Amino acid sequence: MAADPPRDGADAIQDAWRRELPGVPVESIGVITRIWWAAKTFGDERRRLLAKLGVDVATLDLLSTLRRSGPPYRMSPGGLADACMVTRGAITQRVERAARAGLVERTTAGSGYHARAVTLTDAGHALLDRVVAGLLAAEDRLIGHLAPERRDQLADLLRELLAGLGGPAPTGQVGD
Amino acid sequence: MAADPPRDGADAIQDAWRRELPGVPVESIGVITRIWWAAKTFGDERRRLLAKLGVDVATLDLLSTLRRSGPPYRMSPGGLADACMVTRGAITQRVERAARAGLVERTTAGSGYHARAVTLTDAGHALLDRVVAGLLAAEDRLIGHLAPERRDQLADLLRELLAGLGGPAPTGQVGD
DNA sequence: TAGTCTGAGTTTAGGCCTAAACTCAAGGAG
DNA sequence: CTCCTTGAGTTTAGGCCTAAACTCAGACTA
Repeated sequence: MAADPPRDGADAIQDAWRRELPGVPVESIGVITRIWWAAKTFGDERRRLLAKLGVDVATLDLLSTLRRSGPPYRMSPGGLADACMVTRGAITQRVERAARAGLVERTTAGSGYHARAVTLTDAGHALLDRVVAGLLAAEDRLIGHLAPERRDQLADLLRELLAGLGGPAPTGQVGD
Repeated sequence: MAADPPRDGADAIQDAWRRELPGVPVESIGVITRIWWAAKTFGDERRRLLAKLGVDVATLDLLSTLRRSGPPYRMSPGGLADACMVTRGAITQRVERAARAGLVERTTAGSGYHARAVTLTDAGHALLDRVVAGLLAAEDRLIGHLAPERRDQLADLLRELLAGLGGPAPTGQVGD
């Protein structure tokens, strides 16, 4: 028989609920709580690293999305909202902040009310390229203790989980 | 050979970075981005459900932690900060809000400045018990599309990931 | 016993987000 | 041609968080 993995905080939470509220279904905790913790750990780490570099996570998400879209590095506010998975209102505010910092421009490309767009400036492009490689390298180290095979298993299971959640569509993109 | 799983948004992001910034290490995206998306999906879902019930996620986290600690449902602010994985300042504010709603009490138990504590009130206890079973049931449905075996594999891999992150210690507990 | 250090908690300033109300222009119905 | 519906975007109010400054009492030192 394989050795059981050492118990962790999520196991303890399941035990606590079983003890305090017998009968409640605690199975989801093993997945959802651990995902929440991992996301918080990665998010905190990313925030600290980016703070040292003078950017915030939200702005980097905006710039990354534009950068990944390829030339001409231009997207509509609605497209950005979908890709970043935040509300349109949040995009308005992100763009406002980034524009004030000179990282993007509001380009009323085309004509008419419905042709608004956001374009990466040279400064935004440069900032992103300066930051993203280091960020990905740092995150690679963060999960470096997982053997490549385990990492791939985990990625596959997460893909399956997300697919079942009706989760972020292939068009929706965040990342870095 | 096994069929490849259908590509998703994270695969697309990896492709985009490979195309736009050849040479950057994109391997971590398969794990970290998907974890981020899953956490966001679960978090949004939980926020919407709880809003209908008239609670917010932060308050429920506070009440749950006290509730899970068992009688006398009392913890120090510092212990709550560790368990909830937020700053002490955040705990001060959570307790202030919850106290205003009558869900917890500041009990200066013991004596002296360093013996402050937070205690669940009967109202807080009742609110929590009314909400948590439904919440866990809803989240169980959310991941219900995963076969139990796949769910357990995922939980084990996440436990391994967190252990390697030096992540939330067994004493730190969030959950529900 | 005065001086200082330390750890726990609180306060404050600022950032980011959501939800809902609001604005505006394009396009269809009568 | 006018009404009004619709979709995209913005604005506003409010919530929650972090980081850093600040407060306070017990402990340690001389």
